[in-house]
Amino acid sequence: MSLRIALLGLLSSSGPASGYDLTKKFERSINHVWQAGHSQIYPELAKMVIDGLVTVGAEGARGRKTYTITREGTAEVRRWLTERTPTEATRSESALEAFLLPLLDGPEALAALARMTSAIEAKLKGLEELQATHRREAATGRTHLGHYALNLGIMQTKTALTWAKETAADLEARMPPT
Amino acid sequence: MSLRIALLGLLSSSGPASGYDLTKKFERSINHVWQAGHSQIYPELAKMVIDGLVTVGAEGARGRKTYTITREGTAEVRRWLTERTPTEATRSESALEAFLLPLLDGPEALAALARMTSAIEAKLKGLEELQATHRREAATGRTHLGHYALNLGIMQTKTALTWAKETAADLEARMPPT
DNA sequence: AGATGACATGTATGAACTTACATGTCAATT
DNA sequence: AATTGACATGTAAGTTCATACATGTCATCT
Repeated sequence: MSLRIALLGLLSSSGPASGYDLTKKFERSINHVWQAGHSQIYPELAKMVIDGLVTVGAEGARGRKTYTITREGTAEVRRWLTERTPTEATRSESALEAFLLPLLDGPEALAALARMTSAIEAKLKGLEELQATHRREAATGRTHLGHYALNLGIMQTKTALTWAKETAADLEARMPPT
Repeated sequence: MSLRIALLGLLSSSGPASGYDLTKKFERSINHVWQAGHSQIYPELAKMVIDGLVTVGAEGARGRKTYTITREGTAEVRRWLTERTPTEATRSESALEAFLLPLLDGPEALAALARMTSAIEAKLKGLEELQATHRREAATGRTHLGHYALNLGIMQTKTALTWAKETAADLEARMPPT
């Protein structure tokens, strides 16, 4: 369901596109929030045609197929956004790692935290680059989906960094003095 | 893989338990970070027996089966925690909603944000109650997994709340004055 | 004695997801 | 002329996950 909504959102905001285009757009925009590869996207588009949410144009060069959102499709995203009861369920491998951290003893836990910190920093860097791109494109007049989600992502990632720092300090405080 | 690690973590920190016990423990502890119901847990335990990560004792009353972690199993969680390259991939429906928010016009977006805010507040309340329980149990001497993950969860949830507030303010500022 | 509800374990079905396999076009470089 | 790499679409196999179905035990309350 979510994949379908994400695709409709992209088609709605940036107009007709091929499965290939959408796969790329996914990577460059929604990716930090939802992941999907072409092997998931192509079949989903086919189903969406059957369900009348998008239409597919004639094959272009290299077998390219262009999908256009229908009125039905537009209604579907709007319905999802306005009528769905939001759920706050999260599933995060790094949070699981945080959960299990007490299984390790002090030095090991610190090492694990250090590795987590690197990963978080890498993510933050990626998000900030994405944001820079967004701003550049916003200056040229194009509207953008994902502006708010980027803010959220950056805020969340910074929070994770703060947590890692505080947790490391806590672990050090509990370790026997050398 | 993650489910398996989570189960091993629980077995490692609180000793032998049945599938039923583990299902309950999941609900009350790991749940805010990783979700699994009994229909996923029972088959996974069976596979873990085959793989030598846990052993199963004789059936007790009401067909109860008690699982105990093996040396292999302990090694497996530790390996996961210390050797895995942490990935920061997240998949969140509410972040997707944030992503698509610009598809709605001002008033609708504000309404959607209000609904999101309620959901976030509910989650925060749940986490804080969990934390209170944890503290009570910590006072009675039992050690706990998940202390750090709870901190992280609470911090993340508060950040989400801040984001919602800021985003609402931003939307209001962009709306034509009434 | 019967009902209720917590205890306890499973299976089945279908959707969603990941990873790998498979095929072919077109443009630019070597 | 051959190779490389981006463009472009698909399928297959296996795993994970959610929801529902299915069964039976034991203690307590009425």
